[in-house]
Amino acid sequence: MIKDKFADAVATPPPADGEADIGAINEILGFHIRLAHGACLRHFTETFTDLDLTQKQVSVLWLVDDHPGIAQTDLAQRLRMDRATTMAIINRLQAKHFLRRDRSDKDGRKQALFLEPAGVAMLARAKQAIGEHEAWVKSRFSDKEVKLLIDLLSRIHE
Amino acid sequence: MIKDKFADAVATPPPADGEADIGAINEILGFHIRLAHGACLRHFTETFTDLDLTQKQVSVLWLVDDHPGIAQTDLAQRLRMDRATTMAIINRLQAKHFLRRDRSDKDGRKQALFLEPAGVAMLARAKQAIGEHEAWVKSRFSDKEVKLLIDLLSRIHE
DNA sequence: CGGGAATTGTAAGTCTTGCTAACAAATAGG
DNA sequence: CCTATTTGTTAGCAAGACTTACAATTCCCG
Repeated sequence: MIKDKFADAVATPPPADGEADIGAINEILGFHIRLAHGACLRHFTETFTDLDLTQKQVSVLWLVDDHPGIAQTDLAQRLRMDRATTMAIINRLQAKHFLRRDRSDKDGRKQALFLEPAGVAMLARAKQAIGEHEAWVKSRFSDKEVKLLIDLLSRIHE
Repeated sequence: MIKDKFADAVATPPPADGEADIGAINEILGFHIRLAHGACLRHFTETFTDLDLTQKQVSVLWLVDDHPGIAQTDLAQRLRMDRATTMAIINRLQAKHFLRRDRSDKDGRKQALFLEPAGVAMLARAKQAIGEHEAWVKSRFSDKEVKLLIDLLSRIHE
């Protein structure tokens, strides 16, 4: 019942000459990106209610696991976040004892991030949940289409 | 400098056997959707700093213009929001005198939404800004690819 | 070598979005 | 007529993104 789509809410009165301006909102690429992202986020959140993790938090765990000792700034760049936002996320993960900050030896300004055992365990569960989530998203596409979609999206975020 | 991408932040130590679990994070479709959305949102926000409007606000103005007298619930369905979130957005737009609420004649529970003159004017400016924003997004694609991408994304949000 | 510039992390505060829970008013349906 | 549903509303909470400011560290040029 969340998807009756266009039950033309109202008598959709004469747009006069209307629509001539820029086209319908459904032709706006950005509009579809936002809706698709919203749908993804909703499903992700459902999938992760038990684990109590957000997309960003999982991404951070994942990257810290892939790059032990990574600095907050590097994380921020990879996930396109600013330092302040990164702080907030790291703080939450640290509060849950999923990772720790070690002052870097080589550069006293940097914090080297490492997963704690609890973080390793949680990431394992998270990757499994991501598998389910991905299956849900990909169920609409052929393997070829998935590759294509990733290629197209990559051009947007570089 | 926001896009140096993979300046391998850290010595990317041996992942042991690693990567065998579920694949690299870059192969996760949801990950690319989030990054693409983030990039879009950032550019949108820049484009709209002068107008001081968010994506959601523009979408609402647009839909109210397309469907004068639309109810908040209908708006919520079309933009996949809940009632409470819709309230907050409508409140902000009403505070700026971009639209008004009229109690519906036919159904006393519903609020019929209409653009105020200031809203019509703002929407006109917004559509122009969206044109620029869309041009930025679409500059990476051929017309054919844009159509394809919209089709693929539509399958996700239905 | 010294000192200003840049980098990195941190803290505090704001705004938007998204959610839940609870409640009131209106309508729908038996 | 009475109950269930729909719709709007309010209040409160959390996450994310952003700004500004500040301290510590490192870089680099003169």
